[in-house]
Amino acid sequence: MVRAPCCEKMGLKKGPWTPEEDQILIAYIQRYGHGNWRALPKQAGLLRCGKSCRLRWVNYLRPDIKRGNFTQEEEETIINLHEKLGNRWSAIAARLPGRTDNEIKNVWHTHLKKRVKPNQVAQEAKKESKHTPMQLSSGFMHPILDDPRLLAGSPDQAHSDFSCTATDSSTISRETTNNVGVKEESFSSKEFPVIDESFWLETLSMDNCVEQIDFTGPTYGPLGEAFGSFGASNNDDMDFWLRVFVEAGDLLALPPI
DNA sequence: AATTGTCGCAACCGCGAATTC
DNA sequence: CGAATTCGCGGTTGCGACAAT
Repeated sequence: MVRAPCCEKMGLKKGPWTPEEDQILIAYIQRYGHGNWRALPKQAGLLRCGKSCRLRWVNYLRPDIKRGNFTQEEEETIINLHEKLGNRWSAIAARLPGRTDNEIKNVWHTHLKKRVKPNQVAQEAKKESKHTPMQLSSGFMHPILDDPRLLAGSPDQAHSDFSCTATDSSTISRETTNNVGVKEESFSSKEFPVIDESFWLETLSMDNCVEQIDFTGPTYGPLGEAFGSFGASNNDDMDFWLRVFVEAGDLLALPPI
């Protein structure tokens, strides 16, 4: 087997995704689907590798993703499934509608593992402490096993209401129509990127800026509402995306097409 | 108020599996 | 049938936010 070259290609962007990149990816997949991840970024005009695009879509942008804290039931399900399946996160995620394998993996490592295997976790912390003495005290002084947030939910919830600058509403609710049975819920700021209003004003108010994509349905949530609220119109060529990039100041390093 | 430590999460990396040629 | 390519998974890391001192 030969490993496919991917992100090592020079010129491809790494690191956190910008709202502009998110929007481009969403719009492209909405329109064309994601048959070929490797070709997608090139066709969509993204300076990312296909792998990065896939990850972003699967873990963050997919419309059926349910965000926010895990419920007690979900946590118990994860613990039970992990007992049966081990670290097969994708298999576990398949049984938790709206949750991604990455998210489940994270919640396992940060919360559940310590709850299920407190002794093992403590021993591992002790082992590591031989190399990093500072972590010894922290590991034993503040075991997450005792963290009341595990039972009561994170206090972060209290101040995480989604404030949408584009629609001027303090909290947005939705009722999904997808097949995963997600109930009506409030979005937190973590669920969708809070996009700088100036970006949308500058980018989306452009003539012919958005193709005939319905961003107002449940598919895109508040992000889509914000996007759609500016009105969509027709334009099929790449000029739009070129202009998006130029407007966003991201395309300066691109060679001419 | 400043510094240090901890936590949580998004994203990257490397590998094997699956698919295509 | 084997090589090449793409996909998907699991482990790991980097960094921002927040808490503690």
